[in-house]
Amino acid sequence: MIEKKVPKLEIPDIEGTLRRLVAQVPPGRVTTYKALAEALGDPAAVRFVANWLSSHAHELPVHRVVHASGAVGKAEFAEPAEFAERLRREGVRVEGLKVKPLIRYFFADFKTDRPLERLRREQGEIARQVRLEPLPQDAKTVAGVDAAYLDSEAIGICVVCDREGGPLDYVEVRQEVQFPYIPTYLSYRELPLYLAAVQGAEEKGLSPDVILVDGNGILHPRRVGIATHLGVILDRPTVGVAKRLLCGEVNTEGMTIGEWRPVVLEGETVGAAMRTGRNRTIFISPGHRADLKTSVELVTSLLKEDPLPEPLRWAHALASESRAA
DNA sequence: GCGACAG
DNA sequence: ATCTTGTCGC
Repeated sequence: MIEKKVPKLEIPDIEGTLRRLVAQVPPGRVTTYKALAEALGDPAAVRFVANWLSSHAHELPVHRVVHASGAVGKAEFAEPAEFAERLRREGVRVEGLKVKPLIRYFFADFKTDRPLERLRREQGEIARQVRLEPLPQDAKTVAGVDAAYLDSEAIGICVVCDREGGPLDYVEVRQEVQFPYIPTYLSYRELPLYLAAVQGAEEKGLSPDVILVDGNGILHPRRVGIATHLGVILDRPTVGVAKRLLCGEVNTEGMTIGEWRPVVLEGETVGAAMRTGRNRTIFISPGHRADLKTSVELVTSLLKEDPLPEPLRWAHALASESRAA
């Protein structure tokens, strides 16, 4: 029997892992937000760690997590003074709301499989498969995909538009959120939604020739933003359009509306910053089976009044509308 | 003073 | 992304 090749995406349980990591810190010892992020596999996750712990102080010994400076932390319903008191009761010396000396109580000997490390390796494999080439010039349809969130539920939208940006039809999917937002790992949060939504469009007989993604393509530290990841998995032309700069350098001083300038990362041009409104700049980058020149041309051709190209404007509007309903 | 990291 | 008062600009 022939099996249909289905895109594999194994999403690790980051919150569960973090919960188990915090539980490993013994009474009388402390760790840091950064050490926990490293135990997850990437210090870049430190903001997620701090935010998540802040809202889970009631069920975990979050008082044992302090700043790298030794300063005690805080949480949604706990002031630093309360955490300091809890630490003292466990025998930790705290002075002026700082653990002193931190090194005497510091714990980082975590048992962990560093899930983000595995994801980085996976991203490397995807990045190796990227093909940068001109977009098909005979594209008839261009889709836009975007997401919105409602508590623990995520909404994914795929709108298929004609070459002028007029919407033809769209598909909406809903899923439980499986992965938090961590910079450079956006794919693991939103790709499941987009895969389902695009597949839904496919099943309705709407097969987009190019997909615009709210996020980056190769404009990414490892050249594998969500547009690239989606494109490689589906082997379909994709272009990333972000509203803020993730990484790289570009001088946007004095740009006129419609003008674009290269975004350079480690000496390589990975995208374009384009001014699309009085005070709006978007960041365009090839996802897969696209190059910068034709990506900029395509986005330009789909720009109307909005700072975003029409398929993405529609996708965003539909996701917001569904969320509000 | 650095870094300032998509959604 | 979401929450969210007053504030800034057209």
